[in-house]
Amino acid sequence: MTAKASSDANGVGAERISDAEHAVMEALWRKSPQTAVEVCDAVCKERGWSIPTVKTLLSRLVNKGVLATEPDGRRFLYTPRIKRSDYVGTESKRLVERLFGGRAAPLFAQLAENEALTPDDIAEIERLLQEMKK
Amino acid sequence: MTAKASSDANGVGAERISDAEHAVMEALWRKSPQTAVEVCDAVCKERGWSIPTVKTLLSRLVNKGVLATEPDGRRFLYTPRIKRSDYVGTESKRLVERLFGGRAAPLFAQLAENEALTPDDIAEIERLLQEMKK
DNA sequence: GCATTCAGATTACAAATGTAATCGCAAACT
DNA sequence: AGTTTGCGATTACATTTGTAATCTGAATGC
Repeated sequence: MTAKASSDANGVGAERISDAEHAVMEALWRKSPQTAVEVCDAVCKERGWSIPTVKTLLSRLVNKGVLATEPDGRRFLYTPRIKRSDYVGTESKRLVERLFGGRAAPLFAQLAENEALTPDDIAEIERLLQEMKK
Repeated sequence: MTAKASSDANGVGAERISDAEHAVMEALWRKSPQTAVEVCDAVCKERGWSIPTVKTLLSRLVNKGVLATEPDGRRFLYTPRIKRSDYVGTESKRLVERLFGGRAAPLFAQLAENEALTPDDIAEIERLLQEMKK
């Protein structure tokens, strides 16, 4: 076998995570490890899924190398192998790349123009800016 | 027929645009109208595509209602029916929604932490903030 | 010990996506 | 006018994604 899946130059987690898969990841980032059933409890209601669906998604995520499994009696416990902050960072950067030529300022401008910035956001961002200047 | 595709409550352009399709849109946002061949000239090299691929993507985009066509002799001229700024706005909001619970500040923090903010970005953002406070 | 149950594994299947090749037809050339 | 050619339209086909149903084998309950 050609030493394929589950890792790359950047370490674990280069495989793309789909939207449905992402929901599962969120549940596990919130709390882990969890069993398939627990994950379902966390997401099935909201997404209108049944357990088989969750199991499929868990398998795919394991194949993609972004979830680790640990046997616990007859079932498995699933744990993320990538940090949410890394995922979020990659996705954010990808968007900025695709839509704003890699510059973050235009994204900010866009959000501003869109009223997507609450006064709280603005205050917080100002605080972060001050923070950075030190 | 059930008065289906090509528009929704928000007006034109609710259909999701895929990655490949997005490259085509970018070319047309940069300059329009353009023929299929011109679009190909603009993107085929970089993406390693051949003309048929571009034509497929153009068709799909027309079906999705995000491109308008206008006959020009024997061929078509393609023009975006949605503004890039709208698309960008929607996509940005979607990301902020998915990854940051709708709050823009954490996105900003994320970018900051990731060194994804150049000094220019920072300066620009500060300027925008001042701007907004007036 | 044997039936039931409950896990993960395997298979399913339609829609979307990436990436074309082919078809059919009208315009252009000769 | 007949032939070529250059277009959009139609068809193709593998992969990924969404959403499951079924299978298989081990643990559990009698």
